[in-house]
Amino acid sequence: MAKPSLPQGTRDFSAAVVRKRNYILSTIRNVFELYGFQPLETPAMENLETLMGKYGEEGDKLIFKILNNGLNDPKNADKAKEGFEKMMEGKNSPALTERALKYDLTIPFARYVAMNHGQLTFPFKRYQVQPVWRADRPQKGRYREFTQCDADVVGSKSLLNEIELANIYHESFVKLGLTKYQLKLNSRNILTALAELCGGADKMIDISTAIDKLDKIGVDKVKEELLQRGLTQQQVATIEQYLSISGSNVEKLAAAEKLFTGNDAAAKGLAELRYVCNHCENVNIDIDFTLARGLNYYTGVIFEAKAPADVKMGSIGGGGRYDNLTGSFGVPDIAGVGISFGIDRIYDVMEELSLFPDDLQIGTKVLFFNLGEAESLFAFKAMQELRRSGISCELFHETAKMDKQFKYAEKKGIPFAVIIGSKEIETGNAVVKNLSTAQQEAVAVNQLSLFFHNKS
RNA sequence: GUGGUUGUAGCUCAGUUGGUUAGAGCAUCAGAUUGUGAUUCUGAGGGUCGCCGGUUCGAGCCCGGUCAUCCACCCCA
Repeated sequence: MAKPSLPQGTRDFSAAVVRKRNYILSTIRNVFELYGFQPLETPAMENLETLMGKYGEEGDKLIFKILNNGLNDPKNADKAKEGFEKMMEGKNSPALTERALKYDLTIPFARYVAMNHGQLTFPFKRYQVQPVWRADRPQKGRYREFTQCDADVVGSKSLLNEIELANIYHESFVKLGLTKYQLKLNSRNILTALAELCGGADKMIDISTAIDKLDKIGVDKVKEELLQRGLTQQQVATIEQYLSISGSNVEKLAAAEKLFTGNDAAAKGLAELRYVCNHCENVNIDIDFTLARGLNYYTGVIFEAKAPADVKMGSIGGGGRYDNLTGSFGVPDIAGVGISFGIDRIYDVMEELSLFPDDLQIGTKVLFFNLGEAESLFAFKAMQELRRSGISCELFHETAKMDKQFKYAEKKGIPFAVIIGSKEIETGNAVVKNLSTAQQEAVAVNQLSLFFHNKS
C-alpha cells in the first residue's frame, strides 16, 4: 500500500480548524442575512461550455476538467481519439470532457439567473458560500480547493448597492476583529479614460495589469513594463502622472478630475467614486487609482479588500460592478454588482493576528469519569439526564486510572470533570471539578443540570 | 506553465572527506502506593533514510531521473 496522501493544494480540516472556519463563515453569513441577501447553492460541477471563455485565456487554463465516463467503450474509441488529437492542439473536446469543477461562484450564479430570470424577483440579492477549484500551483495563501463567499445584487444599477456592499465588508471585518483592513476602491471607467488618453481602448488591459503591480514592483518597473507592452514615452509619462496622484480621497478625486478634464468616461467614474465615498463615512475606503482587478467583466466600481498592512497577505476579498452578467447566456441587460470574501486567506490572517475567540474550541463540556462497572452505569444515567438538558458531555470509554481520564479531558479541552465513585453513589453527591482552576465541589446528582446551566 | 527550496521515527530535527547494527528531543504505550492532572525514574514499540536507477568493495551522504513539499513569478481569493 502506498502512503495515503492528498491531491496537491487540498487540505483536511480538523475539528479545531472547522470550528474557526465556521466562526468566520457564520459571522459573514449573518451580515449577509442582515442586509437582506438570500442563500444559493449550485453544483460542484458545471458544463464545461458554461465556464469556458469567461475568465480570459489564463483562467481557462486553470479550470479543472472532468474526464468523460465510458471513454474505454469500443464504440466511443474513434471519437475519443479524435478528441485527444484536439486536446494536444490545446483545444477542448466534448468527446473527452464536457464537465468541469466550478472555478468561481459568479459564473454559476449568472447561469442560474439566466435560467431562472422569469421567476426571480429583481433586484435579486443572493449570497453563496461554496468551494471552488483552480488548477493553479499552490503557494502561500493559494490553494487548489478553496471556499469562496460571495454576495451579489443583480437587476439594479443603483449605486446604493455599492454602498451596501462596502458596508458589508466593513461590518464583517470589524466583527471578525480585522478593524485595520483596507478597502480599495476604483472605477473601471477611470481606467477606460486612462486608456483613451494613452494609446486607445485596446491598451486598457495592458495598462491595467501593469499599473496593478505598482505597490509590488515600484514605478520604474511599471514604466518598463508599459514600454515593453508597446506604449510610447509620452504615454508612459502621462500614466506616471496618473500614478503619482496621492493624498486624501477628496484630494485624489480633485487631482484626477484635473488630469482627465473633458473626458466623459473619467467624469462618470469619478462621480461614482465620489458618491460611494460620500455615503460610506465609517468604512475604511481608500481610493486607489492603480487598482485594476483581473476579471475582465467588471465595468464600473471595483473593490479590493486588503489585510491589515502588517500582515503579508494582500487581497482578502474583491468585487465590482458588471453591466452584463448574463449576456453570454442569452439574457441581455441584467446588470449587477458583487463582492467576494477570500475566507481561506482571512483565516490565515486571523490566525497570524490571534483573533479567534478562545471559547470556540469547547465541544464537550463535561467528562464523566469511569471508575468501575457499577459506577459507570450510574454515571451513564446521570450523563443522559444532562444531555437531555442540552449539555454536551461524554463518559470515559473504559474504566481507567484517574490520571489517564484527566489527561483525556485536558487534551480535548473539556472544562469540567464529574467524578462518581462508590462513595458518591452512596451519598448521591457527585464531585464536580473545574479543570482549569482545579477547584472542586460536591453537587447532588439530580442537580447537575441546574449546576451546569448556571455555569454557562 | 517558469524558476528555486526541502524530503531521515507520529512531530521537530542531528547524522563527520562515503565506512560496522541510522540517532536525539518531544509524543505514544506499559510500569514505579489501586480516588485527583505536575515532576521524576524505568522500560517498550515505532524507520523500504520520498521513489527508481547509476558510480563504488561499500551510499542516508556523490550523480541522473522522478514524485511530493514549500517559496517566488505569471495570474489570482
